[in-house]
Amino acid sequence: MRLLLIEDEKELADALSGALSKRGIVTDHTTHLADAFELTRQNSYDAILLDRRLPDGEGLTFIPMLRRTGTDTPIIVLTARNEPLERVEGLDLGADDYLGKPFLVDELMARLRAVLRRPPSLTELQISVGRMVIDPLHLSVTVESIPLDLPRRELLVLVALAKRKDKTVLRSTLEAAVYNYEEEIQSNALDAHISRLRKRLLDAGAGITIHNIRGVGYLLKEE
Amino acid sequence: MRLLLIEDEKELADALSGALSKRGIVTDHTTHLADAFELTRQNSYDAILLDRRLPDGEGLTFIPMLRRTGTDTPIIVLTARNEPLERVEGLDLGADDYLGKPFLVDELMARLRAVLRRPPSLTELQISVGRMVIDPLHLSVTVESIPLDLPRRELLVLVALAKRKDKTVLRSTLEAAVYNYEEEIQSNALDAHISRLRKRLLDAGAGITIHNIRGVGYLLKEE
DNA sequence: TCCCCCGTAATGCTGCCGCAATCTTCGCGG
DNA sequence: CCGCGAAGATTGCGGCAGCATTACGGGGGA
Repeated sequence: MRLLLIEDEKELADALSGALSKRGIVTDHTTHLADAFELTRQNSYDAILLDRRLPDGEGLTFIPMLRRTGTDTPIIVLTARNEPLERVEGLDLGADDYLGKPFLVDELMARLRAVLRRPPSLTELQISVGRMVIDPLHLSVTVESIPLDLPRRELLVLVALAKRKDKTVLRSTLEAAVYNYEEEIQSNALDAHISRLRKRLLDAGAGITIHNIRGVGYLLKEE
Repeated sequence: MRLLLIEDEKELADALSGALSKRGIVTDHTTHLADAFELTRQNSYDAILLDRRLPDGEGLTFIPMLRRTGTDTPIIVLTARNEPLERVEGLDLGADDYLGKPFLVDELMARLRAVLRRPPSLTELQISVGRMVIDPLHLSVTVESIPLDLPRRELLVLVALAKRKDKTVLRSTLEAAVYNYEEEIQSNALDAHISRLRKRLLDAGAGITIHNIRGVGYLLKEE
């Protein structure tokens, strides 16, 4: 899952990015609305976290701006104050939810799940492949009801493949699912993850194989 | 899919061509508007990537020039600066989208998909033939929901034929779909691809046949 | 401090793909 | 109806790009 965080308090932003990263969420961060707009044009996010007070204006103005482009990416508004009036304001403008600072990361996670669960969401709640069940929102994986814990990056690769099971996933798509654009990789890190993931899946008897399509990408299917 | 890239920075152009090639996109490249115009007369492109600053003039002038000939090929403008004003400028002249440099190739891919998705587009999102379903944008092929992985060049041939199923596709069109004009071929490489593709389709029970029209080209139809 | 994740790079291997040789099919003219 | 030439079909081969695997070491968390 990939989020855009629009927030000018650097400390909060860093802490949040770190916490989300541990939960398997890739976060792009910006402090200005102008950049944010550009980023939404360039990437496809699962959700947007939007602060209200920003250096170049009131965050809420961003919402109609974005909606006008036809994007319906869920937006969760972050605000220091927590009054009902402000909440209505945001929601009227097309925000999907609202979170008062300070907040627990787990509360944010819960709201994220709630927001992503709404149709039309491409995010399925459960994906069944082979003997595995994958929950892309909670990032949990079980083999015949026995939980399997995978390293974070391998997990992200697996989820990205599972979401499009039986279909080719371009190499570049996988890279985007695992890294944000500050983390450059210049080696075969992705290949290595795939290799290690394969091994783990085999050991766990997951009933899944990952195939390579030479020059195109990878594909996950039941064996 | 075939693109025309009009861009004078050689490094960027080469890198981009390479990256697109890995995503199954054939790119023709030129640095001058004059050549570009000629190329659009000779070839049919799915989209055009247009830089603004070019040795022989402002790139935007190309847009009305092209539109006047009745071509509605989508144009994506590449620009170093990223200001709203410039965006409007381009869009008013008939560009379909714009992209600020530097950009990620995946941003470009997303925009391409968006632009090609707009009606009236010849590029269908899903093509059904025989027992196959082909997704030309994600480059995935399934036979009765079972994924079929094809080598890149065979895949490109198949997509080109499927896009015009039941109609003859000129040999030269197929060559253009698989090779850019820097990759010369002097043998019957295309014939070889067709042959191997046929074999694979047969083995997979795709319910498709590829016929030859002697001296003209090939034709794909359900059996 | 220990452990494990994860990026890096070296190594070996797979199979794509261009090429060309050989065989087959097609269409035309006599 | 037959023969001939051109176009296409098929297949083996070799080079090489892309991928798989694994060992190593830095670094961060418990």
